[in-house]
Amino acid sequence: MKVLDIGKVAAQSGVPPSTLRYYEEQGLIAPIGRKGLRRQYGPQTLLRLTLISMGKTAGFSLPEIAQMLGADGRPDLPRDELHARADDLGRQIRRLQLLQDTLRHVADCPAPSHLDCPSFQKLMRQAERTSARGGKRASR
Amino acid sequence: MKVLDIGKVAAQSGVPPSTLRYYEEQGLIAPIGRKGLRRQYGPQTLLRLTLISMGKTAGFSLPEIAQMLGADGRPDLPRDELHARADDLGRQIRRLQLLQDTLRHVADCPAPSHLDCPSFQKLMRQAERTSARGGKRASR
DNA sequence: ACTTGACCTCAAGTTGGCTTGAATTCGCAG
DNA sequence: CTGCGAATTCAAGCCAACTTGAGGTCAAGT
Repeated sequence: MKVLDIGKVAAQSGVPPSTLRYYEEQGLIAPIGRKGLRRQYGPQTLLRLTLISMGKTAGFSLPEIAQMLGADGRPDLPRDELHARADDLGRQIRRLQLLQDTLRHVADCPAPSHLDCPSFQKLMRQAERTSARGGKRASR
Repeated sequence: MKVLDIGKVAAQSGVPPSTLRYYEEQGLIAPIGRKGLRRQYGPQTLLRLTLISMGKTAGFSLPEIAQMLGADGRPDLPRDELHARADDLGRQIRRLQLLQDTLRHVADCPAPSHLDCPSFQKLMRQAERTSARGGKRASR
């Protein structure tokens, strides 16, 4: 069985040992065991760290990520909840694309004020109807 | 000239007055003037707040957003820097799409362990080569 | 002319996500 | 078996992004 000590995991994932210990405290990862006091990790941990990193990019909190991943490796959330989060993600992606377009626009558009530029205005009209992700989803 | 007081801006943008004052302190927004002590905002402020919100969604810090928006309303960054940020955004969007696919996959896939599922594995292989956004861009 | 309620300032507090430091403890190469 | 470097725990510290609270000001409606 292939095992990694914390230093190896840190090296391969780019996540410092202090953070790995912190993640453990928060229930995001767990070593497969210990040798003496030293944590021994399985290779799945690297995968989990990739997922955690993606979750952070998406702006999820560590507790949210924890339940999406589940203690075991399987999510701790009902299917429809997962789909709801995927839908949120879709909205967020659209916002980012809009921002990307806007950034490129202002980089290139020669108009003296963007407020006058029709294509800028169009971007902003679209943006106005993408509300930010409001943290709270329907409770039930 | 159409002016809004802080309460109006808060109501229309969803951003609380305390945060608007904080943003002002950070140089992100500015009132067009004051009536007595009270801040008076122009309608462009709402637009700026939309952009700030999008920037936050993208994970930019407030200082970063401040320079992208500029004091005046025009960015405080050279064109290539803006394009570089847009490129980063593109990478981030790909990560989010991958996460979205993964979320939907785990919601739907009946495989006992995703580690065995070929399509899950494929997602993870892709994920592994999208490194997280590392804050630091090439300095020059 | 009052009262009311929305605004003001400034300092201090809060939360999330880590990092740092001091004081040990261990596994393993020599 | 000794010594070194990598790990360990635990408490405290740090930064960003806000929020809260106390105490004060002011414009406007009745």
